[in-house]
Amino acid sequence: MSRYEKVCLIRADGGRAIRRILDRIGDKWALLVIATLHEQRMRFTHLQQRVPGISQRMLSLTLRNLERDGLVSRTSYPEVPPRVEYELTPMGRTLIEPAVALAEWAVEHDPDIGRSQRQYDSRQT
Amino acid sequence: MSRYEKVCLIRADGGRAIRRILDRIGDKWALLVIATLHEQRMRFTHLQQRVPGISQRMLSLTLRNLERDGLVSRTSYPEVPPRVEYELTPMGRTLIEPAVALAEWAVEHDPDIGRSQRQYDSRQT
DNA sequence: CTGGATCCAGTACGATACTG
DNA sequence: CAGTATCGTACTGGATCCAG
Repeated sequence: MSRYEKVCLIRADGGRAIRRILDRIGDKWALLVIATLHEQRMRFTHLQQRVPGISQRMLSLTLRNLERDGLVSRTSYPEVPPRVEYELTPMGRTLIEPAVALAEWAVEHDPDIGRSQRQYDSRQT
Repeated sequence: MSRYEKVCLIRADGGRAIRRILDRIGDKWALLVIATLHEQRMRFTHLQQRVPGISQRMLSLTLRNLERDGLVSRTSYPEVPPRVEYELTPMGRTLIEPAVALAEWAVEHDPDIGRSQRQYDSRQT
């Protein structure tokens, strides 16, 4: 596949496929949860501790969405007290690779973006 | 850099770097505009025609944000009627690669996600 | 032609409180 | 422990109208 054809993937179907995945990992917590879950399967509370700043509500919502998309699987054990563990599905794992590619770009260019923003803002004054 | 270290890039700085770029390309139109602009520099109206469904307002906002981030450059020609052209900056071009990686993943797994969602939803009934 | 200004609906997110 | 329910806020994106 040529580079040009690859770029067309972004625009494929009016960008609907890429939109769907961006709507998921674009939200505030999903990618962070995925990256955290990549280390190991984890219980709800442990996960909340490992993702600093996330509220119960948002962790709950995020996990439910990820489960619905088939990126995370949920296993609840019939015990008292209740124990529920979350882990990435095989498909969830494959998402790590492109996500890391984006993260590398982000970390590498973050200073440039910051500089550009400050320049832009100072010109507006 | 090991795979584990790479995954940590996502969580680096509490995920701030990846968040900044996701806040940008995660919005509804930015990535579509970038992909469209990858083909060639383009005027405002032409761009609007090439990105189906985008409103004037959103194109304008999107372009200004991208310009502020240093991903797109704006050149206005002192003519009547006014002519303004947009093109990707060198940094903007480098974003194409990880974006395409994500788009490939999205297109490849879109059917699986759709299936998973339908399954999940039918179980809730 | 290239946008800026305004109004409005939907929703993402946070804080807090409550429950099996 | 692992969530759900409720409320309030702030922001996003769309439609429309206006201006240099």
